[in-house]
Amino acid sequence: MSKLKVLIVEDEPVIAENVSLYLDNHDFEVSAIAYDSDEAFEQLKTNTPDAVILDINLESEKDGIDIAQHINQQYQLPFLFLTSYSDKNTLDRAKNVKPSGYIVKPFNERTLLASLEIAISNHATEKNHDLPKLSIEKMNRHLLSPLSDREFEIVQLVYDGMRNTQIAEKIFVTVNTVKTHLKNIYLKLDANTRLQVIQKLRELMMK
Amino acid sequence: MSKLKVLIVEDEPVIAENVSLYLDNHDFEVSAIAYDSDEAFEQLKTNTPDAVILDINLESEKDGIDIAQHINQQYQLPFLFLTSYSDKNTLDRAKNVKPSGYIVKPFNERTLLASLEIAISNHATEKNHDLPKLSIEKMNRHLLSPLSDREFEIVQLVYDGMRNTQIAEKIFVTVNTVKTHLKNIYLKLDANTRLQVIQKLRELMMK
DNA sequence: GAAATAATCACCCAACCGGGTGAACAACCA
DNA sequence: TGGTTGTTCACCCGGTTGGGTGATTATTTC
Repeated sequence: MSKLKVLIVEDEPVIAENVSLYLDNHDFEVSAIAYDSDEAFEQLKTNTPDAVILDINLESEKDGIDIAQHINQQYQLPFLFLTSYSDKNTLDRAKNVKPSGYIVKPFNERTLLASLEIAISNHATEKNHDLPKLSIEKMNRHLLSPLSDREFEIVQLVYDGMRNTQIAEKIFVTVNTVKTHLKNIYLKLDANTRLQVIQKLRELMMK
Repeated sequence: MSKLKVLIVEDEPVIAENVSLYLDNHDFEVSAIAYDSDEAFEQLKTNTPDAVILDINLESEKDGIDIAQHINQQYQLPFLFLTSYSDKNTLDRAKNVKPSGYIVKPFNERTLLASLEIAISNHATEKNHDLPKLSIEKMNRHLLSPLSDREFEIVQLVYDGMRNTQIAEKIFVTVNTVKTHLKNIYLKLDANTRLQVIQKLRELMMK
């Protein structure tokens, strides 16, 4: 199973590296980072990715929306716009190129991944491709047999990105209890942090 | 200027209250919280909102997607789905009803507001309505004349929701410096927290 | 009856975050 | 020259977060 390749088009190095880092931590491969439209076109041609993350306000000859049009015409790839809270005018142009989604800056790791996966998933459905299922409900429960029911319940919420306090509220226990369950989950899954748990789950689901 | 009314359709009280709290803190008014599809239909008819936030996995007779279809047929309102990371199957159904956006659970205040505003803005553009501009670049600089250039730069980043540490990295100073600038901005804008600053900015922009 | 498992929680700690206080230095200006 | 303004920073505090240790109680299993 090979990782999905994602092209990042972003002229702000800090953000580009940030996105890259988040993707590297999971089941994505950053095929390249393009800092302007020329690089983006080049990469699309020579190293076609599976998805593209596009800064909508690119300070180059052609901006993100121009590149998006190119993608729509030449390739059928899902793409997401990196956008800011405030640029409404640009968004007016953006909706015409039918992006698969928006990632609002600033974003966190989870938001980025979720948006990307929703985008790829939707796009694939339209194209009648099939992608590895990411639904934990679909995952064979006995793959995680060492976990108790309560632990399995919590592991799903962790996988959904919930904070310990949110989980605690949801299942009506204290945060301390959630932490203890997490501790036991870590023991059973041979992990030390929630991120490692999520990674393990994805490996299992990808079979 | 009256606030935009938002209907929340969510059967999980914790989440509903959370969304409601976030909206109350800003320029939105929660017209109602509907805990099932019947309440949602009732509210749409008797107290028509300006936008709807819909839990996609509603545990009632009709789920969020059914309600979305109803909205599309009977009203022309922007709506967003509250969705979870993992339910890919539901998302397959969701895309057919053309939601104005997705809010991935868990979400933070900023993500929620940004998504909602993008949705309303896009929807309004399509309908050729006009909405108050939210672009801070467009805002008359002299409305914030007491601010120095540096402070204005920082205020924009704060408005974009960036953390102090992120701002510090971006403008190549320490977090402490950012905090001091913020302190001075608070003095000049008669605010105590970044949220109050954002609110002031919006009031100014709404003129 | 003893041992293992499950579920609950309190407490500690290190890290981080945002806001507050105080301060240094440079530039400008009256 | 002396006051104001702008930019930079260190330090403290209170709150929250995630992970670690240890403990209690009930249920199940041998």
